Amino acid sequence: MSVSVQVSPLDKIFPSGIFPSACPSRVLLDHITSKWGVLVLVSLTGRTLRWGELRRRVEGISEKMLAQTLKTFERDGLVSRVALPVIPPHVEYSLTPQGDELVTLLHPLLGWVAVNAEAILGPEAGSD
Amino acid sequence: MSVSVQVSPLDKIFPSGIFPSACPSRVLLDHITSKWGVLVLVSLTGRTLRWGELRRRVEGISEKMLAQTLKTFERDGLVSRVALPVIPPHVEYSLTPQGDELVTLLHPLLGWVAVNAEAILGPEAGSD
DNA sequence: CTGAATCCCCAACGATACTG
DNA sequence: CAGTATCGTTGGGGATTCAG
Repeated sequence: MSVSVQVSPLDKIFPSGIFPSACPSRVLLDHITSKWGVLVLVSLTGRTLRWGELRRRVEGISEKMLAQTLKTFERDGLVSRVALPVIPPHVEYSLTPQGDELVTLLHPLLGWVAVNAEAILGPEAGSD
Repeated sequence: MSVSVQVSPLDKIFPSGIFPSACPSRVLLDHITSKWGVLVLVSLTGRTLRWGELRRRVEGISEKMLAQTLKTFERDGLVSRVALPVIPPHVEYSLTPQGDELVTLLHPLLGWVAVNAEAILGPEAGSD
């Protein structure tokens, strides 16, 4: 499977060269590239997950960071949260159409990382 | 202009669901999504830059973080460093073929962020 | 000019405990 | 089950200084 993505010429958008500091793009990029951002977003690709499922999938994330990451993405309109008013609570997270667009672009990146990680860092990697 | 990228089905690579913690992929992903990683990589798209130029382009980065980021990418084989033995020193940074592959995947992402940032965070954004 | 080394501090992060 | 609250730690990251 392959997708055709529009490559926006960055120089057209930012003739000055790079994202100026303190512009909305920087903020959004920071959210996405936050420590757990990519992992959380990709985990929601094509499926709806409950809090607990998400926590288990994103191996190593703490409750605090999961809550914080999800809240940020919810504010950004990338993740939608649906709480069913039942006991015990039942909350479902999924991608919004915008979030779905984003993960579509994230996937090739993750795929490349997965393929190249061992070759780059060596089979024995684990440290920084 | 558009490119066709191979979308590796992530589930094929990681049937368990998500990147296991402490695997090479996580490490490499952390490098790329480090605070200044994406910005530095993208700045080097299609061109060779000197230390000072890089510093000016990646608005807001400190010398320490620029050095640290470049060194990490050099070790990862994503950035190549050429020091001309002259006085005053003259050092050039550019992407390796691997780094070039990576930024090719980064570009659509950055483009999307640039386009959607204002819509998502509102024209008045700037805070977290 | 390029960068290494040092100091220092804030906030990001994790662990734990508690609540609706 | 799905969070919030609180606290403690740590290391990421900025400012500054020094060296080649």
